[in-house]
Amino acid sequence: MTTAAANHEEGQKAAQAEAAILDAARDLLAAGGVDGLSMRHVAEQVGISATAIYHYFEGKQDLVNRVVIHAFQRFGAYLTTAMESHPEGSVERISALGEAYLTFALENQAYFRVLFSMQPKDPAVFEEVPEGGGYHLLRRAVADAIEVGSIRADTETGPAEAGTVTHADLVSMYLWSTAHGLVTLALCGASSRCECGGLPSVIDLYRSFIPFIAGGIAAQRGGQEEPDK
Amino acid sequence: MTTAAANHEEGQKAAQAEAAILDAARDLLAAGGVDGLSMRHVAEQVGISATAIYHYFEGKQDLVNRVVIHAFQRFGAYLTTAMESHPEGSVERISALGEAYLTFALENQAYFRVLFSMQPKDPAVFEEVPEGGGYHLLRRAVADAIEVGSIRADTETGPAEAGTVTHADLVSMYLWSTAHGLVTLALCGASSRCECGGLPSVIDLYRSFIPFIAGGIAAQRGGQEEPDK
DNA sequence: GTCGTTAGATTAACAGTGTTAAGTGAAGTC
DNA sequence: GACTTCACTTAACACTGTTAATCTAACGAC
Repeated sequence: MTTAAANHEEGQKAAQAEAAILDAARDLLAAGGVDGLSMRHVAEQVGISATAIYHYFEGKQDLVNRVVIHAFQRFGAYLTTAMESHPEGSVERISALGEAYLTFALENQAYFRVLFSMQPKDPAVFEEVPEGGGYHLLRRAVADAIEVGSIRADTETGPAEAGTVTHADLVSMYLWSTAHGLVTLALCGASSRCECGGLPSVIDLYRSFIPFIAGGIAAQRGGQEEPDK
Repeated sequence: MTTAAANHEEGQKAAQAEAAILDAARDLLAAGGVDGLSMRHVAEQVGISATAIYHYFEGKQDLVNRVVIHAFQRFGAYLTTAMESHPEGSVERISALGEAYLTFALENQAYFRVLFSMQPKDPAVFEEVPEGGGYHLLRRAVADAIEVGSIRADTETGPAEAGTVTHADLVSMYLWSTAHGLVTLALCGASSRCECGGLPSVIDLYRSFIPFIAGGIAAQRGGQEEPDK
């Protein structure tokens, strides 16, 4: 066996071990969140000792980060496919993106909790996600819609302008906030505070928001748009 | 000393001990979140042994719950005072409520993280908060604004209607989602994904959202209000 | 063939966690 | 004085992440 081949095989074996650890970590994390992921459980599942993991990962945080990065990629792919079936620049494309956001969050709750945990143990993870796990897609869809004319263009952007934030960025952040807020409230159980007889599903709620997002909630358009205290 | 007086004094002493534990727990929780709160640290701060806490609380979860309930009360009071300086039914009242929501979250980050953690160890806590730590205020403000005519009334409510959700509930949930989403994205560090040159402050962003919330983002009102796929 | 090196894994141990069980001392009651 | 109750302590258990030291097998070099 040549050295190169040996190295390659070894590298493959190492990669396999790493992948096995990541798989086990992913399962445990999806099942019980970051607290349910313990080094010893991961090791047990893989069939090695707990400390062996430290040969491949720097520690638990590193292991979690790697899982999170992978989850962000899956998340991005999920959003992309949901979006692609609608024409560029269309409002449908954006609302499909929103619904996919909610669906992924609800179907992969433990994942989503870790992705957007408010306890970012290591905020640097966000930098490592290639192509931005979602925002770039939204941003582009919004920019297209503005260009096509489905979304109205700038009407004297407000206070945030100071930091050279574009109108498309503002609209994107706004839409992101709405979808994200809805689903995080649902996931933390706060929605139950609104004792609306039969709790509507999150998706139904989101669809009910669309008219507000499109047309606003003010009595007449252009009315009290600037109630800046 | 009479029995009643002794009982009373003892009850007071017990209440003082409980309060001391709660105070220490609150400080630790505010400083380092739920992970930073350890029974031994609380005990050390109070000057007792860790297991003594179990004489007053069922366990760590119970201790956290009690702190959370108290935090919700503070939160509700904070929102109320911020709101009261604006006339009933006014849009200003609602936007002041939103800004107060953000301000509290940003100034009491560890608190807020625990209040609206997506890992609700004990979702029953939400039931124990008297008067609904925020939603009721919003709901009433929205209902007033609709009645006065600052917010437009129902225009054929959408899919969520199935569960007899009122228009005021829908609008409230919508507004709550937007503010909550904005602040949770900021707290988890996701806002940095939007590489908008100089990141605007959360409050500035929120103020920039007001025109969207009031007038919508669609090119023309009533246009594509129902893009239901 | 033996030396040294390296990768990959192991066991033992440490400091920390929440929690339980058993015991202690003081106070009050009968 | 005996009994009970309260507030609390110490000891211990089963976990946790992590470090240090050790072992084994494979490899290249001399």
